[in-house]
Amino acid sequence: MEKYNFKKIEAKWRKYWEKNKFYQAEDFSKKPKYYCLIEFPYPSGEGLHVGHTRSYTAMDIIARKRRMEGYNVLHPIGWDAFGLPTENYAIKTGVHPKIVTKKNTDTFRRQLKSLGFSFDWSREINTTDPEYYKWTQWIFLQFYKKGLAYKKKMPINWCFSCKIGLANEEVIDGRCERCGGETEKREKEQWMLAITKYADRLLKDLDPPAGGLDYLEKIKIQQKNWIGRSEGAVIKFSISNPPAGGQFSINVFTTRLDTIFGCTYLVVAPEHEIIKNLELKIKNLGEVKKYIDQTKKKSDLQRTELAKEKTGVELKGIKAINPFNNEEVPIFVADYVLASYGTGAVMAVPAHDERDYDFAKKYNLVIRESVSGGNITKQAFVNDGILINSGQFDGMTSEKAREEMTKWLEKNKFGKKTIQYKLRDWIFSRQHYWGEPIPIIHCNKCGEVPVSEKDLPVKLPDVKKYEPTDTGESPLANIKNWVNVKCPKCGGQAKRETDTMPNWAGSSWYYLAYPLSRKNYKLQTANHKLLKYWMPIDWYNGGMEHTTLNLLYSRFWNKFLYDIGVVSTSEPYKKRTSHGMILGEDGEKMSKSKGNVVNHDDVVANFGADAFRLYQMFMGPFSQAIPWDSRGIEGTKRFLGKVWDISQTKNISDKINNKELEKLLHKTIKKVSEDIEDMNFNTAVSCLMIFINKCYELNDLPKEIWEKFLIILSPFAPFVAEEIWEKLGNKKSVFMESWPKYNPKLIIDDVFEMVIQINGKVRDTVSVKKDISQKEAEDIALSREKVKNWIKGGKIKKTIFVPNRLINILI
RNA sequence: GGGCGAGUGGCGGAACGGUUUACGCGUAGCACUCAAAAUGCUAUGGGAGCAAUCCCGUGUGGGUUCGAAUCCCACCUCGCCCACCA
Repeated sequence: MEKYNFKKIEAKWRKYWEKNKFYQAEDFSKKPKYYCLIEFPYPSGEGLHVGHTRSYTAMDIIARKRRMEGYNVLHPIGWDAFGLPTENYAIKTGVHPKIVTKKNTDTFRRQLKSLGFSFDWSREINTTDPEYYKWTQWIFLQFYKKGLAYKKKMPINWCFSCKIGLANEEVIDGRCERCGGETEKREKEQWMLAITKYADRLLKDLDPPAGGLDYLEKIKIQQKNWIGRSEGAVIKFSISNPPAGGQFSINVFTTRLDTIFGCTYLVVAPEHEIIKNLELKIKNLGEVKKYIDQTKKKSDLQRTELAKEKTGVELKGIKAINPFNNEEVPIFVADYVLASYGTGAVMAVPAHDERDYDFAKKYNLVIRESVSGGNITKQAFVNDGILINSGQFDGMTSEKAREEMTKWLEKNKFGKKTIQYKLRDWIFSRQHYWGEPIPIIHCNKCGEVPVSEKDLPVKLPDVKKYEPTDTGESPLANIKNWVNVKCPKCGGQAKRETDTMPNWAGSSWYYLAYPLSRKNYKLQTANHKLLKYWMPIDWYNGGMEHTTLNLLYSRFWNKFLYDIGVVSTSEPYKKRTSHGMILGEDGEKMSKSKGNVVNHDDVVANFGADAFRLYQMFMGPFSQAIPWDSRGIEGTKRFLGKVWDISQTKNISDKINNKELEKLLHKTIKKVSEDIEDMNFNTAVSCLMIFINKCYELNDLPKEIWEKFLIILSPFAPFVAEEIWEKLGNKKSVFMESWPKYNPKLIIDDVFEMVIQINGKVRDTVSVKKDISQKEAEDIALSREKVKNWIKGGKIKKTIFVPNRLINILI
């Protein structure tokens, strides 16, 4: 008997699939298309992470099943290769990022191939390929043309030790992601993308009636919270004693207009323009300026730590008028009010807002109740209630009052109904080398000039040094012969933009690049029909951590490209699911420093790709985080060994019949088919195991049953399934077979284990015919010795009968 | 502070109103072997008992129900994401 030699088997089929271009998707095939997508990896120096491969295995199983169901499946792969770690490595070693990327992608490719994923390698993409980022830049220019890419002074996170500006996502707990040093907010001109212009559609299209996407509910919820829509009103508070000849006011945004009679002061953010505009009127300007300076100096870390303790200073000498009651209220500046949300100013209602309550207590300010229902001597009452102390609005419910007060506001032109979003525009500039250059030229005469589309791509220049400059500009700023160019408009001296794009740029449209990858990615009309054929993506799986990053960004880009007529669907993804993280064996997040990283090559060498794939599916619920267990994989290897032994030692023939096994097969087909669709891979594997345990007991197996089993096993363990399939004498690959259907008639049992309960406790079980009546069940139950013993002395009050399940006798 | 999710054997987990612990790991005993590994067979929640059998068990405390791991209420613990969003 030949032993299960996974090394030999896996090498053989790997070669076979590659040589026969097995998994290439056909453009415009007559079969129905199915586009399934995984998040393409960032090719880091550490090699493939098991976190990647668990979700890749899952999608690979789905892709393989779909092919067998008759679909023309696009299951592509590529590299999201721009990014900081590669640049940092280049800074350290002096090796060009291009070379590092090449080396890393080679490793990743080899590792992915070793695991037998059915990717269409003919469509491999790489975001750092100039032919690719040409189109990333082209999309940027379209944003620019429509006014959705613009420059703005923005506070960025400045890392003192790296001398570099960091994006928000590069700052963890106020510290620099790469060196762990403290960061501070600094103002810098940044390129922005106006994602907020799409906030409303990004929100509405999630659900009917406007849209309706098949995303996991928690993903929708997270996107909704991130977009953070809130309805309210903007109210204009005039300054009561403006400088002669001027008229000044402060606009505040509130969702609780009903509490406005409880407003006892205003608070503005330190950056608010009113401070500059009324400098001459502010009597304690020195104190105010000092406070503002202190706030600026606060690092992100300090701000986070001090979040609870509120500070502020009154702007003495100016007051504002509440339009509802013409009352004069003092104005404070405080950094708990954010410049970037709403109008950068709030009306403070200490009686009905916790933050205002804290602040008012600390500075001894008036707390006036205007909504009844709480006890404001103890704490702020933040719920809705009945209005009091509110003039003509007294007695109304909060809800009614908001309506009426908004009407009053609009009629008297003191403000209007407004919708606010938490979502901010996307800071699109990075001061790094290893990213797509932003295709803009700055000319002294003409100002900002976009690079002409025919001059794309703006290629990254080859350099020796990648360190950031002392000024915080991108390393590109040091490369004189690249920076200095002629202005495309006037021909005069001009400079290139030296900021590059964030690594989210290339991944915001990569799903469009796969269909086009054989045509140089050309996004224009000539290729429209390719996108029309393949889009939208039918199933996209990825990590929860990308819900508000890649997932939201790419929905935004797709919508924009839809608006300008490049793509044919306004949403890129029909369905989105997510996977749980794989933790280290110690239950901690896997990281090199903790030394708990699982090495793919070792696992494949010791257990084989099939066992590895199977274990990743079997280890636990797909959507949940789960620690790696190096012993667990022994079990799936043992299982494959059993499958192999059965194929080698049992008498498998089409002359054999086995009704019982046939029934089990059909149950298994049903369960595996359904579990794959629901991503319950762990239970799918367990029922494959149950089937094999049964086969192992037998000496003779019907060939047809065994073959069907191999087909449903094949997406999980493609190598061993192919090998056994071939050994059975089949000439064509197992993946050319169609997915088996179960026969509903065959899975019905004709007997069942009836549970007999007495007073709700299980006292006996008995195997009986299916579909017996209550009367029959009672008779059977009462004839049992055990039951008789329990009933002895008691009287039967009632029996509860659940057909085909149990009978409960109450005495 | 807010949002999402999870607490079941020694461990990963099944079950998601109806026999708690499917499947796998681990452990113990047995078989094969000179021996080991591999493999196979048997057992394996806790307690009492020679046994049949009984009692107790799904984070804690209540509730609904003939019946609750599952539904409802309150609480505790853990994980992830967001966080002064007016």
